[in-house]
Amino acid sequence: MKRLRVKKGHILQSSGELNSKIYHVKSGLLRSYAIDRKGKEHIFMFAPEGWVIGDNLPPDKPSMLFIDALEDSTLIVAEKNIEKEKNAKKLIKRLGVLQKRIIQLMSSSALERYEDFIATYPDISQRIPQRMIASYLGVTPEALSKVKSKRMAKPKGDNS
Amino acid sequence: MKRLRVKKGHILQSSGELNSKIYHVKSGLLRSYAIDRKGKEHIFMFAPEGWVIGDNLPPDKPSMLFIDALEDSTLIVAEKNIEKEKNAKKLIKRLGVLQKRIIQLMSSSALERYEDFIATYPDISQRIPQRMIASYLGVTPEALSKVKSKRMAKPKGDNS
DNA sequence: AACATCTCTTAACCTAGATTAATGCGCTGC
DNA sequence: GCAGCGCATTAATCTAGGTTAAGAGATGTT
Repeated sequence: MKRLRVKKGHILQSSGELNSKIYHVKSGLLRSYAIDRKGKEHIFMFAPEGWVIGDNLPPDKPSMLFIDALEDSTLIVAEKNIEKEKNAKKLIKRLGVLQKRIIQLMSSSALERYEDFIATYPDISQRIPQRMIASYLGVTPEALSKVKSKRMAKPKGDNS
Repeated sequence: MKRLRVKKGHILQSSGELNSKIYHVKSGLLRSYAIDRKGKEHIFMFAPEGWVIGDNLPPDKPSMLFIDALEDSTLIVAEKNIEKEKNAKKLIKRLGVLQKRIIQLMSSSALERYEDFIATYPDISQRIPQRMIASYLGVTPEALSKVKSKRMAKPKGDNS
């Protein structure tokens, strides 16, 4: 349960590792992502100040995710076991977020998912490159570009 | 925390409801699903004997999911609060499942997702209509048909 | 039996998004 | 400065999967 400062770009955890921790972000920005067998990156989540990030697996399973810093960040590192038994409330909340994401991936278009992303994380979108938003949404950067220009055409709320 | 018997087709919970419970399946088969604004159904999960099913939201949030019985089933019904504080281990396991599903939706083809489904739930696939597998995979029944005939062409493991 | 109602499959066509490629930035480092 | 690189955008083409439609079995109901 120690404090840790990391520089932008620092990799905190790699896929396949067993000693996976939980990172509480005090300042900065982390992300977790998977790399598929074609080498393509898929961002699983972002964690700005106040968020907690880690793979969501039991402590004995090897991690499926990479975690790295998108900005210089200050973190609290915790063992999984400690956090685990503590507050089920947060776990359930997290389940809800994932659930929503699954349903959205099955039912919404790239445009709809983008709109929702902007609404949910209005500030984060300013802090990361477009291609990472695309990766989070599950589309290519090119497709996101198209979506955005389509959005310009009939602007509902700008967020430029 | 009472026992309950339901007939095939019985709806246990609807989207928007607040009094959502957790259902432990003793025998039979339940499913949870969302309906998008086009009226299309998206199966979120199946729960055969031994599984637990519910929406994955805090007790104060209205449910996003419908839950109904695909077979005559016997259940134990629990309030969320009770189960909640009890075993975080199961919650984390569930998070892992959802996480895998999200990554798969972003990175795998319908064929790959189907293969994985068959491998993960070899028995369930015999008990439900194809269109529900399609709905779970996030594709149309027609697309699943195509995928299956493609699979026949180069059989790796049959599962007919 | 006869009818309606599902389910599955096949086929023709159509779109959202992937792929590939080219261009034009704004960085950083020499 | 300028070379190099990552990033964003646009455009042309391709493809997985969606849509629509039709037919063949099943299953169920009167």
